[in-house]
Amino acid sequence: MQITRAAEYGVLGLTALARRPLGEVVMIETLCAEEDIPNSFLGKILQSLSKAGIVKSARGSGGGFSLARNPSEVTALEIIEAIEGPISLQRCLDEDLGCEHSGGCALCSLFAEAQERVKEVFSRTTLADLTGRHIPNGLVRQARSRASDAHPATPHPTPLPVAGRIPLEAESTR
Amino acid sequence: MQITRAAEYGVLGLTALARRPLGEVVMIETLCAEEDIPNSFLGKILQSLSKAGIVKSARGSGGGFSLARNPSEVTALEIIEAIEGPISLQRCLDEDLGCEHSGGCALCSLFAEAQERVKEVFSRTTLADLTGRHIPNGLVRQARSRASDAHPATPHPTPLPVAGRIPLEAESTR
DNA sequence: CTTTTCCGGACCAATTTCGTCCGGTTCAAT
DNA sequence: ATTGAACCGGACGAAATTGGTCCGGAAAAG
Repeated sequence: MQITRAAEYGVLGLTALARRPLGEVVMIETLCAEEDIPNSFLGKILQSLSKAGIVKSARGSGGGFSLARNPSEVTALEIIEAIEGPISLQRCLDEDLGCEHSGGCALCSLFAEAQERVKEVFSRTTLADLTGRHIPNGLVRQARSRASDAHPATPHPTPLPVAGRIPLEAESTR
Repeated sequence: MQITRAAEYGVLGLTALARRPLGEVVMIETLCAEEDIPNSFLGKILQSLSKAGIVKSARGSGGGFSLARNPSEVTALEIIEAIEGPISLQRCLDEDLGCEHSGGCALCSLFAEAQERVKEVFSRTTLADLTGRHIPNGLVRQARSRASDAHPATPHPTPLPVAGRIPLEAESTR
């Protein structure tokens, strides 16, 4: 009854992408560093997202991934289903298999309703929403180590950006 | 993102129990036959339900399981959590583990909402509701074979009980 | 004391999850 | 043209989970 890590990482990776200007091309490695995701795994996940048209890939040097659409037009449901396939809380609800019970099935009716609710939440939440709420672990750590480089004596009060936008490398360093 | 068979079988087994007068003691084997559940597996599942106080067990000859409470006072959520442990759509939401992200986490907020919806559906649905909706495969098959025993020439129009109560062995045979 | 039935732990096979790895392809820059 | 950077995609594999089975034991009834 849990989402897979793949879907989890997919969402996180996309928020990292969405934090940037639309269309900016970013390497897998950079995204992984920001969100604490195993490197080669995110590669696989982004392939699925690319096939689903959520992300565009560019090969060769200077290549990487970029968002294919505006973050406010990508729903969590799309992301998750692109990675895991259609959501189905129970066997009965598998679209092509169907329920093996003859007349009525206690499980079908119960899980169908729950599944609808879940899909409703997921389809109402956009990547923009998610990005707004999210503070990536990786970026926070990076900021912290940069800060302690600057004032090596300061032990605790390293001030972290806590709300709103998080400064990217380009702006925050020097 | 799917419920386990254990939980599935647990719900089905309980509907079989709930179809009978409250307190009636039924053997595992009978329940399995009615709902098409592997025999020894349901044993395991019923142990959990017994520990959770949903079902009472009686050992020895004439023993078996009986519902501990009125079907309308047992929720689907109780049943499922008795078998699978607390529902958690995502790691962040594991009660004791918690979320490893520092400030805000896109995943927490998303899945917390979805999870609440699911739990709401499950806790609003009672065993009585489920039993009312359900027509067990096993019983239908049993009825069919009994009927074709009686009229071996009748190929198709074997009339099956389709809605409402389903006659149990005791009443339907002879 | 024998039979019946659940208890509960050990065990096992299959599947899924969570990745890694590597050769191939594409693209840019030299 | 060559080189290096980066994704593509399939194969591979270890670990965890799922979906059960099995068996010796305990308890209850006759």
